[in-house]
Amino acid sequence: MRQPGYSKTRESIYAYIRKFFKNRGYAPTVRDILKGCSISSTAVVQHHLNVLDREGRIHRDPEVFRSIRLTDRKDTDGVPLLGTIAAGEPIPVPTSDTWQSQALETIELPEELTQGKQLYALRVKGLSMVDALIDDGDIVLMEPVNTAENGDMVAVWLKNEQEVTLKRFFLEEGKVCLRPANQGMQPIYQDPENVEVQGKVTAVIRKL
Amino acid sequence: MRQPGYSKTRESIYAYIRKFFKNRGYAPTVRDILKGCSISSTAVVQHHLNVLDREGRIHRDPEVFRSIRLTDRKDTDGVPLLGTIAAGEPIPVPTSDTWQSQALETIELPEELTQGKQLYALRVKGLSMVDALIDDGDIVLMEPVNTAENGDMVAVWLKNEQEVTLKRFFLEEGKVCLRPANQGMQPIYQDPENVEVQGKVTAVIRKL
DNA sequence: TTGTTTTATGAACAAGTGTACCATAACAAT
DNA sequence: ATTGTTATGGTACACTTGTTCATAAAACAA
Repeated sequence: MRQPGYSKTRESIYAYIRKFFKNRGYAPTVRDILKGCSISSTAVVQHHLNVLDREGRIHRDPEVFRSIRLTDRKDTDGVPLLGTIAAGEPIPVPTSDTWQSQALETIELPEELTQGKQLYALRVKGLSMVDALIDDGDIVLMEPVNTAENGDMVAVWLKNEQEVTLKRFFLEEGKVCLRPANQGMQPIYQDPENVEVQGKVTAVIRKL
Repeated sequence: MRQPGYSKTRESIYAYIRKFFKNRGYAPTVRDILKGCSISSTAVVQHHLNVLDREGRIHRDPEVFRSIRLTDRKDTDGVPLLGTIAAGEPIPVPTSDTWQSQALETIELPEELTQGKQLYALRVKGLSMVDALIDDGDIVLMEPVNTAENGDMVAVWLKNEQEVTLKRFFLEEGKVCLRPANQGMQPIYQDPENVEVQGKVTAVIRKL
């Protein structure tokens, strides 16, 4: 009853590696696995590790001790919380390369949310953005861009009104149309001269 | 100009360890650090690693190769996405111990959001919860509880109306008061008999 | 049966690696 | 100046560890 590509010993080795990572935080050695799986020869472990590597379930650097990595292990990025965003105030836009040092705190987020981009986070102050379905205390993830494409949710600074707002951005016949996320509400039409895109909202996080 | 507790060499070692982890996915050895930081003796590295360990910035297992771990490295929990939540349908409440297997997909979230609890996630379908500032497509993180405390944002099943809704829960003089998160909207008063708490919302995530 | 592939065994080598020991230097406090 | 603490250098030991090799058993297909 031998299935192609399946081996009980191999699965126990894989399980042991996962367990070892969870318990100790780093990779086991060939001999750790040998003891942990009651195998009598390092060559057996070696062989199965080669197969697991070929299958893509683990990665290994040749001749490097404890270099096993699990391929499905997702990493997190640290996103700096740079300040608050409120109706009457311009948002803190990161300028230099020294973001991290200005951070009030750092939020660890999975790459699934950051997509590897260099983002920053702002805490929303006040209820001025309920139109965008954003509550007081919410955290918005911002991508630092100066331009926007149609449909993007952006933070814009309205020069004349001297205020910042979160809206969906559309360019229509030379006019900028800012639509609230709440579709029951009316869009605002603005002259492009009055609109300064400060950043693009990539995610909203609300902790309760 | 020597500050207590500060050493340029030590900081360069710490930075190198971070870099090494980012590039290779596992810890450097004493001699990796030696070369990477242009230090001429392993004893120097050893000494600074001891200090970093004592300071709590790294952890090490004695006599184990490549056992350095960064202490600020936060882990993630896999939260199963169990289905959708919509106005007219009861939400899928996990019953048995076999959540994970029923998951459509798994979302990796930092412990900061899950707080180590066994949560599940639902994707919001439709615009029926804009009152709670929740948009179509949002993901809500649910804690499986049958009771609620005043102020909790809960998913409740209204038996007579045959619908589920997300509201803030308050018990007032024998009546259940369900308040929309959007404070401009009117609360709903219900007989406790008609209200079935299905779960507590612990977070909302919106990807754009 | 025969042949092929996978898995297992035992041993050994060479290099990697944490640690200990001793000596020296830099700096602060007394 | 003296003393104590911390940082640095150089070296060597003993153990860990990935790898290889020859051999054999087991599983599977023809």
